[in-house]
Amino acid sequence: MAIEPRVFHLLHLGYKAIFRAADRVLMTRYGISAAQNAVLLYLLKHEGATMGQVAISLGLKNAATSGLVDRMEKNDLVERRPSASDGRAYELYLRPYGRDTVEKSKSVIRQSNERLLEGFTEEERALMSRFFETIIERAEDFGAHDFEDSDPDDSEHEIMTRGQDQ
Amino acid sequence: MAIEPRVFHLLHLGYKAIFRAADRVLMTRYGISAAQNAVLLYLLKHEGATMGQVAISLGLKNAATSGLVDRMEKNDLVERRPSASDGRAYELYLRPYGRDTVEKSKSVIRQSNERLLEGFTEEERALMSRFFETIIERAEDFGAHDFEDSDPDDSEHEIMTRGQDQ
DNA sequence: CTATATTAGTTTACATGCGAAATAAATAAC
DNA sequence: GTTATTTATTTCGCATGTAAACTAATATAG
Repeated sequence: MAIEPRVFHLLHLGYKAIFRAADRVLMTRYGISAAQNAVLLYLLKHEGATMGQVAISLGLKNAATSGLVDRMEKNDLVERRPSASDGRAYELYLRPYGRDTVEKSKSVIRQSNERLLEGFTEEERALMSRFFETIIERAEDFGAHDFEDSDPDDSEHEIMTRGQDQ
Repeated sequence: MAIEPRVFHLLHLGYKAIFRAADRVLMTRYGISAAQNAVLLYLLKHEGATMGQVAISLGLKNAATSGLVDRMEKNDLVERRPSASDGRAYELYLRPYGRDTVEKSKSVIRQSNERLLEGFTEEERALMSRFFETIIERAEDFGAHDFEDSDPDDSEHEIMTRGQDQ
């Protein structure tokens, strides 16, 4: 039972644990989700960005961004304005309430991150960054290409998705 | 601009990239999602597990597992059987089609994992495991407790959720 | 300049996941 | 032995994400 399978199972559990916790904290304290907070944070630095730019920076499809921004507009967090230079595009701006909210959430986010990473050295954090960058890059060529269709010699390989021992 | 914020942003992007890719591959080749594949893999080793056990091992809430298993029953992948020992519980069993499917998917999953982790040493993989185990544990006590409500000295702290520069 | 292709965004249908509330069986209290 | 509590699961309403089909505006070809 090598270590690899475990890594992806743990990536899955870790991701879910963290973002679920972030959702809980942000929702109880500020009434926004982690996804919405991400949009607000991005706009704080890139106000006037288009839907597409937001989608790319958050790793979303345009379709997902549409709905997300719909809900945020409904809550008076942001607003769409038609782009002057491109008749198809919309630019996004923070509404006062959105700006207030994200300003307040920032310190909680920062403290959470510090706590989560406490005890890991700079080198270790850098390795994790490299790991994520690598798998992001490699995941992209996982179209439907090239896989040997079946290997006789397996048995101990759950992996990637989830489904491990308790 | 320290490294920490980046780590969580990359965790988010990395997670999404990988599981999105896994979904694509599994769906095109075997007609199942990554979540469904995870249930199948778990049952391969723990046939007869209850809904609750599956939920725990996959890091899901029971509610999520209910729907997931509903859809899998509809596709003849698994079946619920009332537990003999506990009138509230259901045990889950693979249907022949589910067993076939997961047997076939295993080799693709294994190859994908090998490719994604290629070039990382055993020590590095072990650090990753430790990293995930640590943040999973810490994320759990993120109820709504204790946060200093605002820190004057911030500015460069997006983090955790998403929302970074392009 | 028109015809075609590409690009930005939305809509629809659906899968996945959460939280909260409901149900029902098992356990604990007394 | 009845009452109270805990436990296993489902149902509901909602947020989020995907893929596919669509609209409208821009860009490219000829």
